[in-house]
Amino acid sequence: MRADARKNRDHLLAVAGTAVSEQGVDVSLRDIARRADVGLATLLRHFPTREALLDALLRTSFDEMTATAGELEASSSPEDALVTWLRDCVAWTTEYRGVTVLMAAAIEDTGSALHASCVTLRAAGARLLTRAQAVGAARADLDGTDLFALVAALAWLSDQPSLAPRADHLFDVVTSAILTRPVSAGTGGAPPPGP
Amino acid sequence: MRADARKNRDHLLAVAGTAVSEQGVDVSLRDIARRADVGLATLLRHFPTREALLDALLRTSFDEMTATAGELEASSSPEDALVTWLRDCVAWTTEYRGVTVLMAAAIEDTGSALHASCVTLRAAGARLLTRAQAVGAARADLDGTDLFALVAALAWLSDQPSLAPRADHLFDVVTSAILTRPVSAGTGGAPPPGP
DNA sequence: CGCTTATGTGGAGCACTGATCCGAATAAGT
DNA sequence: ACTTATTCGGATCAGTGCTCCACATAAGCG
Repeated sequence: MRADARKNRDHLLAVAGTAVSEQGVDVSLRDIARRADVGLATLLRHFPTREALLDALLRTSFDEMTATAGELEASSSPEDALVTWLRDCVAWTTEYRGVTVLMAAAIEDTGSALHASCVTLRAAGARLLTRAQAVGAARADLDGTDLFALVAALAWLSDQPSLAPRADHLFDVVTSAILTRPVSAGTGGAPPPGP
Repeated sequence: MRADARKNRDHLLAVAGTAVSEQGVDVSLRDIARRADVGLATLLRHFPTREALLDALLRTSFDEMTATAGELEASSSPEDALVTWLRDCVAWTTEYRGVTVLMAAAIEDTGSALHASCVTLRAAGARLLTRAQAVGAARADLDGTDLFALVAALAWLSDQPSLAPRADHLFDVVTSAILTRPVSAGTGGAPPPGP
């Protein structure tokens, strides 16, 4: 790749990052190009579609979430690992408004640029879920898709300005449905008092 | 209102109804006008914005949901009334793809045409919730907004083609989090076997 | 260093969107 | 039958994502 092309690509990606976190994934591509002092056609050459741009933008974060799942699997109890990871996933999506809809669409559209990342993410969650189910900490009638759907739904909730204020609370509510034992809210250290 | 205007209005509403249930709330207004053999300007006179059109289209359904809540309050146990109504709400939204996003936006936008209907709907749900809480059948730490948010999230799930297959199951999962006692799935008649 | 060529660029244009204007058509009232 | 107030809809505008192609330019070579 030519040096000027590389520079433009990197610059566009940086500008797109701030634009998306400011205005959400539906931000005008023309605006991004304008803010990067570049023609619209140039943006669309490097990223032929909005999805391709978002893929380049989100891939790193996707990989981080997957990696985090692996670390939690090694370092925490099955229950804590699952809950912590779910919370991280929901928190992450709030950085890019509207990304949940894209993810939900991409996970079954094998042609989508985001498809592979979504599938990997779902698999990472499924592993944490299975581990929790093995020790009886999570409902047995859930699978990876269910978990993916619940995270997406909670993330969507956080995306809606009118519902976001209750999102944290509703996260706890939904989590209590996933887990088979009552979860200690917050830092999760204190053992429950005896009966 | 002049007779021809009334006729056009009714016809447009009917065409819009089928168009929206076929293609979702983002259907092109031009398409609706075309299918109604009417100029785009005519559609936009009767319904100056897409929201106004959807308001006219959905108001009846909104009122029905509110009325249903009242009937259930009189005829069923607090627990059954709540669950049945929630199920009805989610089922209803599937008829109009994308309506949940509009509702979530309208409930805090007092200027929106749909605002009043959304608030009424939330209040109806809140009454059913309070009644269930009074007999200890529902979690005490939920309010009307929480219920509205959970219904919206479940409806949103049903809207996503990739997640819809699990929507019914996830409805049960979320419901189990709202209720304090295990709910008997399905028709809800059989008592649980003794330990 | 100068030239050639392969590559990258971006303005002009396409089809589409929701929305607005205003001259023409038409129903209602006398 | 005529007047008038209302309604209609084609033309138009600014916006969108996207494509084409003449032009500028960086890279490679004599």
